[in-house]
Amino acid sequence: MPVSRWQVLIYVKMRALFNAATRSNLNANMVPSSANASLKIACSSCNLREICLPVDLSVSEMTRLDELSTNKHRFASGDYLYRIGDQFKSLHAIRSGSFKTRVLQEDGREQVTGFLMAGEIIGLDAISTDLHTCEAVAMENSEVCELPFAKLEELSREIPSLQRHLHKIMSREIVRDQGIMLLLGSMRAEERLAAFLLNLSQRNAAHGLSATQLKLRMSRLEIGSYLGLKLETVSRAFSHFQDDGLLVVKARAIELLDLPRLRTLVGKS
Amino acid sequence: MPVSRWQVLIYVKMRALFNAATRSNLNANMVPSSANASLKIACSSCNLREICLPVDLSVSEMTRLDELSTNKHRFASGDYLYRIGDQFKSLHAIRSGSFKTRVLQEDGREQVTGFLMAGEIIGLDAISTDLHTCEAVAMENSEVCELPFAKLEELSREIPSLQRHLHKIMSREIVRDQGIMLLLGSMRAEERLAAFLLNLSQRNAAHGLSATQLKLRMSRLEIGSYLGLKLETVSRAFSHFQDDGLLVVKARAIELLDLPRLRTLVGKS
DNA sequence: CGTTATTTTGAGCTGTTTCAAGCGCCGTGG
DNA sequence: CCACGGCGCTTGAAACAGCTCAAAATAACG
Repeated sequence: MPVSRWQVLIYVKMRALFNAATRSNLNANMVPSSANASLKIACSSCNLREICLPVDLSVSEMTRLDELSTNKHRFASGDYLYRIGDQFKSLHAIRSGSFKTRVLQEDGREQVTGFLMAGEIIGLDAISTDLHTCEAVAMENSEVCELPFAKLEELSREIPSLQRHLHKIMSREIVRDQGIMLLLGSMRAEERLAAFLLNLSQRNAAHGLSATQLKLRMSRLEIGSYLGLKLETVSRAFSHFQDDGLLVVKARAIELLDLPRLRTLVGKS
Repeated sequence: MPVSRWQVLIYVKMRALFNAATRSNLNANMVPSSANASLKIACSSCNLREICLPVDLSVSEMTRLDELSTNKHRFASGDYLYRIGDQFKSLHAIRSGSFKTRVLQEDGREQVTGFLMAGEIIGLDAISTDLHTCEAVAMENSEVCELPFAKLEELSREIPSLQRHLHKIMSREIVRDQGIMLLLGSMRAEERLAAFLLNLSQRNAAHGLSATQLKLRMSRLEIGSYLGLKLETVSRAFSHFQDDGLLVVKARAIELLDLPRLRTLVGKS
């Protein structure tokens, strides 16, 4: 059921207020958050350094990098990190939580283009025109490091390995998108879902979490949008997988029972 | 219109000369048929400058840029520019002709991810891992400028506007891919084809060519792969459009009769 | 604890694919 | 020169995957 933007806004505001008041830490993989405003954790001492900016920097270069990201921001579930048409100034590194990105079309059609989690860089689409071409919404209470792009470019002119890394990040996004194009263009429903789950599993593992116990942050509707399917089809595919003993579905908690068979399903040998 | 009439004329003349020159092997699995006399046209005097690298450079900067692309290569129709797994060394700017890019999966499934034409940059996927993750095949006799990436990075460290432009090119590719994801994920067959044709029309026009007379360089099978459809479906959609008076199909020569109606078809207002 | 959103499941429908046949064009060889 | 075979394209009919509509079950939440 489509909800108007105003409804969303009001909802979001209320949620934000509420969350600010209670500041409960429901989130399993949320980094210990020292209660207040802007956390002053430098890149050099960030526990996501290896995932986010795994650059081999000298001490002095690392010190320079610390200048880059001074501002950190918190977002409650449902908050927009940016909207379509917003002026582009900064990339953002997700410190904790997760976001979805979404593109829209004039006629109201929409498509979720990605689910991003901690350590990943968000906002690369906007470099092209200096305006955001998609929107990013927090899927849970989240925290991001602002990376002013002008400053990032300046730094990467001075630090070749940082420059190279920035290029790799952008290229990786292109490769990722091509993978999704392959999925959307040539796989059937259950293959898509299997590929999606395996991707989540892999990224979970990369963060030191379980490869088989997944806590989905997104609804069936959002999964469907991402995979080019209707939510009922997603639900049916889940049920079918469960009947086949591939996994166990408990609402948004998924336990993968047979990774090898899931892999054969998507054709990954 | 960014390209003047004489530029177009020269372009066309060169195309004619070039095509006459390389009328040899149609064999698909070939190495570049370059061998001889690479054309020594500098970026600064290239008629595609506005499309390919529309950077506002000083004279001295432009001179430096000319160092970048010394090698030009020719490819016959069907030649591979690169294959999956190839070592990455250079990006390529298409000087004339066109290429398709394609990703593969272990089980043999494949997906065309793009059709690229003159002025466009190809190979951005490989920066990520230093290995090509997709393959590029010439769709006609074509010519590319090699852009050694290490050199390009070096130059872009020295010339901020070039750096920014490189970033914009990569970002534009990300935006393009997101558009295709929207298409594949949420449009029906005829909408996809209409979007595809409008995109071709627009790019044709940007090159000073007709917005309504399209000469398709790709087969129905390739269009289908790109759009996530079977070739029969593409063919049927063409026929249906023709019956509706939207266009005229003569094999690979398409004449668009009603651009506005095509646009409403894809929901672009 | 009641209300609302999300998810599951069923039944029928639709758009796309699959399978199959035929057409037109072009290069090859008789 | 024409006949031939190959390839790309079109078209039809039937099958099927995924969609739509509808309703019930379950989970989330104030």
